[in-house]
Amino acid sequence: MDFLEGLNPPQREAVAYTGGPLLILAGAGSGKTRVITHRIAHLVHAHRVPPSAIVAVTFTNKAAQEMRERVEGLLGHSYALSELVVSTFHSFCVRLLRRDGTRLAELRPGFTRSFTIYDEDDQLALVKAASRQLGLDEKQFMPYRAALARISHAKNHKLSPPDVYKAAKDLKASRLASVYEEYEGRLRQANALDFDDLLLEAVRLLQHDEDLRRAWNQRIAHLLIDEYQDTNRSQYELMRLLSQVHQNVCAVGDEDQSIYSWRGADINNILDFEADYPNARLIRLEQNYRSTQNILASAGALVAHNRERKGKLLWTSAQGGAPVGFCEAYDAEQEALFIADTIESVLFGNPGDRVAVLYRTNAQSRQIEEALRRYGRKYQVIGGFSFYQRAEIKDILAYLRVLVAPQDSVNLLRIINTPARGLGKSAIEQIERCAREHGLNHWNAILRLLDEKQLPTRAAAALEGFRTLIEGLRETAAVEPLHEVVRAVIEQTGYLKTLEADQTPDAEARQENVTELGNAASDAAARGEGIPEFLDHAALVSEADAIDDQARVCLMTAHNAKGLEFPAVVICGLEEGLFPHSRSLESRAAMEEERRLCYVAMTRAQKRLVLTCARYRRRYGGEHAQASQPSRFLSEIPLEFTEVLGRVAAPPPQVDLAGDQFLVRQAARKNLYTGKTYNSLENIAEFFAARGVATNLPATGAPRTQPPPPRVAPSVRRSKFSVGSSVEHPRYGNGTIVRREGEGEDAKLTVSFPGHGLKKIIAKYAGLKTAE
DNA sequence: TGATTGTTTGCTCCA
DNA sequence: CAAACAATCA
Repeated sequence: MDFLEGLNPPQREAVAYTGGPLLILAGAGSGKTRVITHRIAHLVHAHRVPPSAIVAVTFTNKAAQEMRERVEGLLGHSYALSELVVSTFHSFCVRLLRRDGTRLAELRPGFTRSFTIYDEDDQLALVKAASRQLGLDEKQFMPYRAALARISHAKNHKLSPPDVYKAAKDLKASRLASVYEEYEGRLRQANALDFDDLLLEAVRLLQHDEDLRRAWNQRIAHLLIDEYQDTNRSQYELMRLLSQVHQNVCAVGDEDQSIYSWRGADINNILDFEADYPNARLIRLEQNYRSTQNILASAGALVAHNRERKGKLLWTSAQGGAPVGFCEAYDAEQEALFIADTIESVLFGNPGDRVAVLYRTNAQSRQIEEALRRYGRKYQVIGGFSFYQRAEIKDILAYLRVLVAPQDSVNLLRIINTPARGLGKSAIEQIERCAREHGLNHWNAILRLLDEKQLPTRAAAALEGFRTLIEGLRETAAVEPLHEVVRAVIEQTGYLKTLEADQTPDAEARQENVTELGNAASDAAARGEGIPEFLDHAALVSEADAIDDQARVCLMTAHNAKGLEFPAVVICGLEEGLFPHSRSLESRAAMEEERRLCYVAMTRAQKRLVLTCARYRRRYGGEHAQASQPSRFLSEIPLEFTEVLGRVAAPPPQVDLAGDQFLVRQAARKNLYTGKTYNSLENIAEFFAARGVATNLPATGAPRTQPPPPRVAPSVRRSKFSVGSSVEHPRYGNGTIVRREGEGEDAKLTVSFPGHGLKKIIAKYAGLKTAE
């Protein structure tokens, strides 16, 4: 086996180099994953490095799993690859803290290895509670979200609450310091770590526990870090702490794809790598194997407008390709219809291809989903409301957390009256007060209140019932497997009963979600997981982990598209204030990051790239749409690489689709659609005809010259050349009509001929016949 | 208490 | 537009 074969010269050098620190500047589509996997395989096979001595860090769990599989595919089963560590930074840190974190208690009083992980919702609840305790509400203080962002920022810059207090210039900042202090105190009392802590405390543990540090440094002969441009301060320190002995760090990244500075990522980590490791070797991968020349040149021209970069020139041996398409639609709805249309054309021509629709904000997905539903086109939405963020899922998980860790106050307060059991505001206030006065966590405060018997009888009975419930479940949890515990929680708490009794429209969907969680628990139990593992998994899954490789159409944010590739990509909402986002207009650094994000999005495309924007867009679903300007990024792409697919000046006819939109929304919420589906093109025609709109919506978004169709539905005219029917062409053979403009013999038809692509045809001139 | 209704406010991006 | 909050009534 030779893992250097089939690589280009710089790739080969990157795989083979073993002379110390190595920085691989890997442009988009330059075979980065291939290099990393081959490098691991080469180290194991040619250099006899034991798999247990290699640690590779990636950005998502899915990427980690794929990388492991590819290495296994290269090496087969003759090596102990299960000892190879491939994971995300966060997973790595959680495992470190759970296994070897005991001594962190010396730095963080009350810490135990069975700590809880708080996600953003939990953090927000904590900020809220802390603010309220200090008598600060959102209006006189600042929005809780903003406060949380500033606390997180302080933490990541290693500023303690007193530091923040000292640096405070105004009342707001000093108030923030006290909220921060209270927030940290509550975290410790609950033995909880937030996402920042997972990394920060792993760093502190390694700094503090010399034996542990030494053990890891002896073990790790090679450390590989993917997406290095998006590492933050803590991740950088982890890298340094873990590579002290062997110094074999291989960092792979691309400064043009740094898009997570708002999460603390420091682009200087990659820009300064050579300063950090003076003996570092630098290898550039500049040959792109993914995209056509037009796509690559467009993206390259765009990102060339940035100043903060090392600068590189990607090239490809592929020539030309389709020009980058562009469409300016009238409004977001027309934009969505154009996108749906584009997707149909792509998939008619190449049914096996996959298409991604990328947008800047999750809120943009809704209208695109509606358009795709109208076309009966199945799609997968990545991100937005994830499964594990849903209230009912978080409720059940909160029960599990409390069973494992009674001191977890945020989750305890979440479930104490969910479902309602007579413990209202006043009862909870009493518990809060008792906890604060006696320095107890909330669970112990409950026990104390029950002992003292000073509660009103009704509250006392309710609270007693809650205690019995939790203690009973805790006994179940001690002996039963995971899925049985989940089942017990759902039933004994009355959660399922409450949902069944609920008459609101989404109660059914929530029931299904709860059932689904039960299934997930069964799967996890089958893998041998207990409650703690299940909870960690739930806390650490990422949106990108859910991507289905089989899905033909994927909708996601540009951020989520990082590391992926698709034959065809549509980037939408390219308007000033949306992409680039309004919050980035002020600062040059932020604007450059927006541009990098757009660059990332564009370079996902292999063969076809289409960019769209809307002339008018409404915000907050308000009555009036606001005019918007095309994104500056569009003007930064040279015209020679592009073609205009459509431009719209006039408003389209109004269609009342409220009823269907409701169904679609419900479907979107559940991510599945159980109502009537419009799967065939025939049905689409009926669907629109019934509403008085022609099926031939201007795919190009061209201005409508005919008067708008009447509101009252005309009887459906069955022309022999209707959309969806099969036709026979003298030269191209059999095809399917995708679109029809006009009536009868004069109709202008767009027909998809397998092997020949889409053709625009006038029936009577082309000698078109109906097939069959 | 808790369910129902009314009102307000916010939409980055994510592990 | 829709979640989250406040206010009101049963």
